Amino acid sequence: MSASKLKRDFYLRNNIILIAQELLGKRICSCQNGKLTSGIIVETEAYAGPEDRASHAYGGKRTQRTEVMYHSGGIAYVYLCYGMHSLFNVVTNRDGIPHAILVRAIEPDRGVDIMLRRRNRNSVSPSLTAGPACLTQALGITTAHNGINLAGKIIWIEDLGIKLRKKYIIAGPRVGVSYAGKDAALPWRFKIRNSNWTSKP
DNA sequence: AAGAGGATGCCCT
DNA sequence: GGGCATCCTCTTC
Repeated sequence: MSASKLKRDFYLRNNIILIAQELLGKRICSCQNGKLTSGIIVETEAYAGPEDRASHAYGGKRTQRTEVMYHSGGIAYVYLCYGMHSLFNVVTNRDGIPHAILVRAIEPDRGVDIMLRRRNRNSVSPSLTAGPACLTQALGITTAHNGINLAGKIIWIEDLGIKLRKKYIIAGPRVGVSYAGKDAALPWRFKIRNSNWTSKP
């Protein structure tokens, strides 16, 4: 099978919903201190910039934290949640339009032993990488990676040459965004149907 | 300068 | 299935 690193053009498109779906089945790779870990993306959520009340950038809110979302697509937005969890997002679109896609779950691929150690586990189960904070810990991603270029050699995403058909994608409401009013009901959470590696709720 | 709350996961029954 | 850990970010005084 042929794996090719996604190029900048992939992220620069002005269609966050499409990109969030296309990320399913892609492989996210992380190389930290020479240790390679990777997983197949099985769950994502779209956060569509200024119009989306669930987005950190709702209403064009621009702070030190959200600054990265306003850069051109193809970089990572990693922020801290509940004071202890690093959550990994892919920034999309062009300069000035703050779109970001949260990666919520992956299926472990390479470097499983390293992931087990990072997660303090001794056996492989969905809890190893199901959940946005779980997968970042497994991949060794922290807020230190905020703003990093996804075309580089530390964190990147690969196309495995597999086209996932629409019928294998489940769309539903996003997790933990009840404060977002009517935007809370938007079906912008995407999962691969029948995957055992998605997060629960 | 201070306080409230958050795109959660763990560890226990 | 439920309580708790734990600290940064933003808003407001």
